Amino acid sequence: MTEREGVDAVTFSALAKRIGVSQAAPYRHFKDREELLAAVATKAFRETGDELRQKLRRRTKKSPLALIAHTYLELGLTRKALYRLMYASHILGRSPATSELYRAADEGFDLILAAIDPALDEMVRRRFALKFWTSLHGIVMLAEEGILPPKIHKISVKELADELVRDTEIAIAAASRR
Amino acid sequence: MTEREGVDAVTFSALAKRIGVSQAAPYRHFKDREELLAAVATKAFRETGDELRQKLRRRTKKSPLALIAHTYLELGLTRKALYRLMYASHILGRSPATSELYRAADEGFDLILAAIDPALDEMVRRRFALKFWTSLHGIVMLAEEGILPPKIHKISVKELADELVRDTEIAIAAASRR
DNA sequence: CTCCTCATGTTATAGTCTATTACATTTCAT
DNA sequence: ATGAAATGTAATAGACTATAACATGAGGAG
Repeated sequence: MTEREGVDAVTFSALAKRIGVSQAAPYRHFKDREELLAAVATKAFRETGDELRQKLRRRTKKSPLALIAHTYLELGLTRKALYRLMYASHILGRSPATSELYRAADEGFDLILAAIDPALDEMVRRRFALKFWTSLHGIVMLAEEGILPPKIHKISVKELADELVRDTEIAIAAASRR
Repeated sequence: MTEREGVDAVTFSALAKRIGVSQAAPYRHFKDREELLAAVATKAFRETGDELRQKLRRRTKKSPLALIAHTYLELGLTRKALYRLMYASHILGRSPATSELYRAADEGFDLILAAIDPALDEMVRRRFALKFWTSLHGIVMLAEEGILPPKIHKISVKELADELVRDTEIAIAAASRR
């Protein structure tokens, strides 16, 4: 009956036990479960952002968009429940606690935006960033869920993500040339 | 303390109350909560598929891909929790109950596949379908979550979906011409 | 027709979790 | 040093999952 997994495993009881305090103690720090989840998600966004910024600074041969795509994909595949929680604001209502979350997510978006030719019109850039983000998210989600295993078959998720990166970069280059 | 919402509202208690039986009765029909959720999701996939097939048969001026995109978008925006559940197999382990779900989801994929020029190589078609599906899913998810409200701003979700449809159709046409 | 079995339903109950309340203790600024 | 704010504890109510023990009705086999 016990042994919850995924997001369900994030409970006040579990947290309290881990910290070594009573079950009610965490309520001093988080109003309710929603706030607890929001905090976890926010932290994850922040940490992913930090990781990404670090990677981006030490310029590898990978393009920024590729770096971003691979990082999110890695996160989504290795820490499924966490990734899902990050984008699961449906669980969370609009509360002051979640505005932090939105801000953290925003920073993730900004990283994508920064990877797009700044010479382009701002609206165009945002559109590119948004398209990239939603597509990447879609890929990660479906990859994680493993829906359609037989059909995907030879099309690996990584390949799909790389294709997204390439297509996006080509489109951006084309727009820049104009 | 009560008043759950979204997926959390799908409980044996609630179901039992609605049907007018005792709380334990539904356990005769569903092994556990996982199986109950899988059944709900499966039903949703089937019904969406039916709805879509019907719409597709009575050929409107909308293209098949546009029809599909709009239908999923509509579903995602009006029945958020349900849409999410459909793609939430992370909650669900691999059980015999979920194989039904995968089959139902597969049928959804097939509808997209059917909307792509059958003259093309099968692998190419699948890739187009997969890209379309993941992107659409990403759009719906992020739309639903309302993440990035200030940044999206003038870019409406519908517009984003329409752009996806257009881009996909152009790419397919280009591939067909070759 | 009778009897057995299966499907289905009921009550009762254990265990887990959320959330609140009343009460204690620690910390720290004035 | 002391009083308020922060933090922790035990106790408890209420909701939910899941199982067990028990009841009953319907239909098929003989």
